[in-house]
Amino acid sequence: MPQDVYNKLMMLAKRRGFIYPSFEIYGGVAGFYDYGPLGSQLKHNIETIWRQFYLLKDSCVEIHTPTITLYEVLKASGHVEEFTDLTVECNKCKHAFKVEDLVKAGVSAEEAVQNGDVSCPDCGTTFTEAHPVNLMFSTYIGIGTGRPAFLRPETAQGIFTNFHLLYRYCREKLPFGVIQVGKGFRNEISPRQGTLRQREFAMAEAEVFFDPENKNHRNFPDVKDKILYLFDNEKEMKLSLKDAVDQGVINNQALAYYMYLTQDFLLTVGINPKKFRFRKHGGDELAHYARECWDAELLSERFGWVECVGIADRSAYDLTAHIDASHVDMYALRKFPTPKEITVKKVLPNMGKLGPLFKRKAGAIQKALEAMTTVPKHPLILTIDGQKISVPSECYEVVETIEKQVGERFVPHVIEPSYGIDRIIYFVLEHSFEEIQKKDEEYRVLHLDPRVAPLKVGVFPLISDERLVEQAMDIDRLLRDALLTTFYDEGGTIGRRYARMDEVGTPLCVTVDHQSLEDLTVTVRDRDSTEQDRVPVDTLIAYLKKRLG
RNA sequence: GCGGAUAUGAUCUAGUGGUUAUGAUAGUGGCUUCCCAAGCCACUUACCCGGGUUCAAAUCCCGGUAUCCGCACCA
Repeated sequence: MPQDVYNKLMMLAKRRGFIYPSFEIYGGVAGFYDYGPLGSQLKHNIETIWRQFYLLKDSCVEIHTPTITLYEVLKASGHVEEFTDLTVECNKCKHAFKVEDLVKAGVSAEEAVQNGDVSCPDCGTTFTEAHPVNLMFSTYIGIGTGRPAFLRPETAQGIFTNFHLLYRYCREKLPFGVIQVGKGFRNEISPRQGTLRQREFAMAEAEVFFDPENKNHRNFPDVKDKILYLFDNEKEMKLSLKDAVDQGVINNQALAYYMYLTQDFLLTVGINPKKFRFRKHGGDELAHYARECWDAELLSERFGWVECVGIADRSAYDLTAHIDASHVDMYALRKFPTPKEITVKKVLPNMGKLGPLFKRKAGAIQKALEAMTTVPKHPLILTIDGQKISVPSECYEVVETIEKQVGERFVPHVIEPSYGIDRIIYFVLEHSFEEIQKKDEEYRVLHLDPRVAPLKVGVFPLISDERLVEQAMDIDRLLRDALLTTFYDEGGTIGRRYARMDEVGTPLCVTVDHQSLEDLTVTVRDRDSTEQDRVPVDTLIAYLKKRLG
């Protein structure tokens, strides 16, 4: 089989300590990968830049919530329902199927099984028992009568369940954004595509809360003329943010702004602009919670266009769901320019009369009366528990009060940029990978941006002469004290050591040679051009930091 | 999950029932004192797992696992 970029890259990644298949000594498990020493640093650098974008360029705040998530949270959010498939298992041949796949379109899966209409396509045995299978990892908190829980399929719910606290933290002003960087878990039926579909994966999400009547963004004017790379499933187009919003291609400023932030981020960490686009979701592929969604897609030589970031308008879906389920006040307040005074008529129940008259039903009647928004007619007939009850007028009185309203309550809308970090890491590697022929040999270079490169500077003595070694080690120490991640290497020929650094994407190499002993200068070699500068040691740190950006 | 293919050191690979399991690359130590994977010497590392057939299995058969290619799934 000819080796494609994916194969070559994954071999390099394993050999050089970026990515390893997990549990390999026990045969490995699909959908799990370890990050080695260099992969961990690369991931760390990418996440650090991501935080700079969301905490500094934008003004989000960061939180951390548990990966183990209570059943009730995901029940309320719709994940328990939407994530479940009814499945059957054949007792005879042990094959498992989704019932949906075995019945005709439009037929209820549950009914079909109950009626004995579903049989095994492999051996013909009729299925009598179906059980729901959820694509989330489930567990219990505590033992015995522990509370059911799942490993979270997204970090977002941890933000939604804290909304009321965060709203207060942000001084009860919209919009505000909250980020979380962490792990998510999905028990994929059959993960393929290597590291692109993992069962445990790193994600970085932002939930930005807006007043639904104003989805403008404060930074929008600064970037309105920047160009977005868009694809509407038919043609690719380049539009400025302003034009995209004005023409209705993108629904609102907030979506457009976070799309630009995403584009800027991806290009900063080293994604090839020619292998990047935004694609709008069609109505049939929208998630259960989403209203409009744009994916940032990256082009892989093997896998084609792959979704790496989703930017969704989740509207009020999640907060509404949690308000309904938990009854916690997660409303925001839209203040009026000046408070309004409204005369309202209220029905005040007279419990002294109601109690003796209706006994047990008095409580329900009290609630019904208090909930009334119009002045009751005589005689007042209420329907309590399906029973019509006539309430005499002495049981309540109608009072007129003046209520002061400072604003109106509403459920905020949320714009969610959600990043698959592992996918981005893969693409940063694939897009920076280059293989060239050098003297009949394949020579591999990772053109990583200096900001994401796990190692910044290689430090070598030209030869293993004691005096050169000593000076090289001193320089290595000097650079580390200046917070530069270095790699000291004195093994093998100088060419081999340069090659090793090129293969892991180290942007610069410092070499100590005989001249260095005389005039305290070193050579600095550039990864991409292989050109060398001779630099005095006393200005080396400033020189390197400038070159590294 | 279905169908097909594949599985030998870190990587690529030879090996068609009996080998001390082939070679190369990489790695490590040394020599060389050298600016782009040079050379020389030495060394480390492998038959995916479990059953079966056979006097004898890396090799044949069955099952599992993983990977790859289609299909399905991918909130």
